[in-house]
Amino acid sequence: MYVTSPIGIFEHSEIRLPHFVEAETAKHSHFSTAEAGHRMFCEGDDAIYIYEILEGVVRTSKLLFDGRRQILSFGYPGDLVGLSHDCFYHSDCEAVCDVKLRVHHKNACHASIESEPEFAKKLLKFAASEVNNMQEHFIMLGRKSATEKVASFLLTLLDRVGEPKNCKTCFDLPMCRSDIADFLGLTIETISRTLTKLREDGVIELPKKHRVHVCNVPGLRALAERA
Amino acid sequence: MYVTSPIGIFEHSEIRLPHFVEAETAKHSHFSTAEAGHRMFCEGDDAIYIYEILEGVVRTSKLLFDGRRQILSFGYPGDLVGLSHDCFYHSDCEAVCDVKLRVHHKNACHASIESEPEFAKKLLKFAASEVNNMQEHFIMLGRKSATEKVASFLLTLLDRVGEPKNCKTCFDLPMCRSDIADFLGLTIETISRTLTKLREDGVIELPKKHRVHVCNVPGLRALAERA
DNA sequence: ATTCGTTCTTGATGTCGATCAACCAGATCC
DNA sequence: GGATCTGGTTGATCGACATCAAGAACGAAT
Repeated sequence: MYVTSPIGIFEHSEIRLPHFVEAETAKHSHFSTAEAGHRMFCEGDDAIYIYEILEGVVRTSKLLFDGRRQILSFGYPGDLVGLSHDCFYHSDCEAVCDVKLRVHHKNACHASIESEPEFAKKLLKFAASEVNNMQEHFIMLGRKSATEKVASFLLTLLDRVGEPKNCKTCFDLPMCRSDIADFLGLTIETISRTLTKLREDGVIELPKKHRVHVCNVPGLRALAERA
Repeated sequence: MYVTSPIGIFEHSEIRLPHFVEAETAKHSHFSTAEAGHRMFCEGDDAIYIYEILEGVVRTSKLLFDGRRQILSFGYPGDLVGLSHDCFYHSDCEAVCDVKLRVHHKNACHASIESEPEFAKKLLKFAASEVNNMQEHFIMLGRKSATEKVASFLLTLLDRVGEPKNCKTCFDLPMCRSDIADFLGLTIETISRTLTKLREDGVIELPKKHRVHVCNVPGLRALAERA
């Protein structure tokens, strides 16, 4: 679920959810879509569904009383959003672009846990790895400079959805600058300036506002830990 | 496990671990102690044990290549540290003061999960609530000012371990200023200055360096969200 | 009590990123 | 085409917190 993940949890491991949930929850799950900008759930809503992202990207966020926003995660295909320890969602969730979803009933998951201890262990493993990814993001928010934050963010996307083209690695940046800013604890101006700086230094190209070509991966990696 | 938690997970809920683990893991768990400053485990070590804090406080942290540190959590009595999704710890863990622990073998927990679906559900609930607490801390690190951070931190400790005395609420601050700084993404100087400011404003008293008396709880609460 | 070492506090100065403000590029509409 | 709107860029200035530096408070050892 967290873009901060170095690898997609479900994509590259044996715990890809559909496979395990299928048996018990298929009859209780359904497919759905959401248009760009659509709010899937709000903080405080009854947490009845667990959403599995099939296509597109969603963002989860929390608001402060005065409107300040922190984006908690970007959900990419293979990710889960909407897990709750009580019966309420603790964040908002919106579609960043058009998304395709698989919607699982919470109760069906609970049933699976009881009938299949293996499933429980894997869900637990998923949760623990979420915790781990979030811990990485703690360092990001608490101790990294603006350049390091942006470089780290681009690297995470590169590792997760980058496609090699010639000698470059390319990917879309579906979220707007203010989403990135609220994810990294910065302002849109700082995001813009930092991206410009990376472009001027020849580390990346920005053919379109929402498209990134990384020309110098080692350079970007160095900036992520050093600048 | 996270001081960011408004209430102790195990303290106030039905999922206090010893009760549930007892049956299956008692024979595999043992009691232990660690002195102030002792390192319980390092990032990268084999994650064989899950530690339950019985007395005292521990800190988990991650280091950046150049020594910058982020404290991920302070573990108070009732908390668990050392859960891992693979077989390795992903943070360091040290005793902030002398601590008493109960040490559970990872394998015993796994066995319990298989034999007791209820246990699995509760452990999962615990993990999900960890995620939730961490999300709160994201806002803290990404979007709050120094004053808001310190006030929020003190409030969390107050809610968790505060003892009413006369018209004040009192608690120990077992960690040093640099621990607080690395937890909140600030410097020791800023922590010190902010505490001094709170003292000068009559919100708190600092009878000793590691002791806090909160004189004006609503005032502190206001600062946590407003300043 | 004296010394030493560590941690904390306080002050002076610096800097990174925020804020304020103007402009620009696309998209949509007529 | 021009008008308008939204999101992104760029520049000038400001301020919150970091950094650098000196001292104070406290405990431990002698």
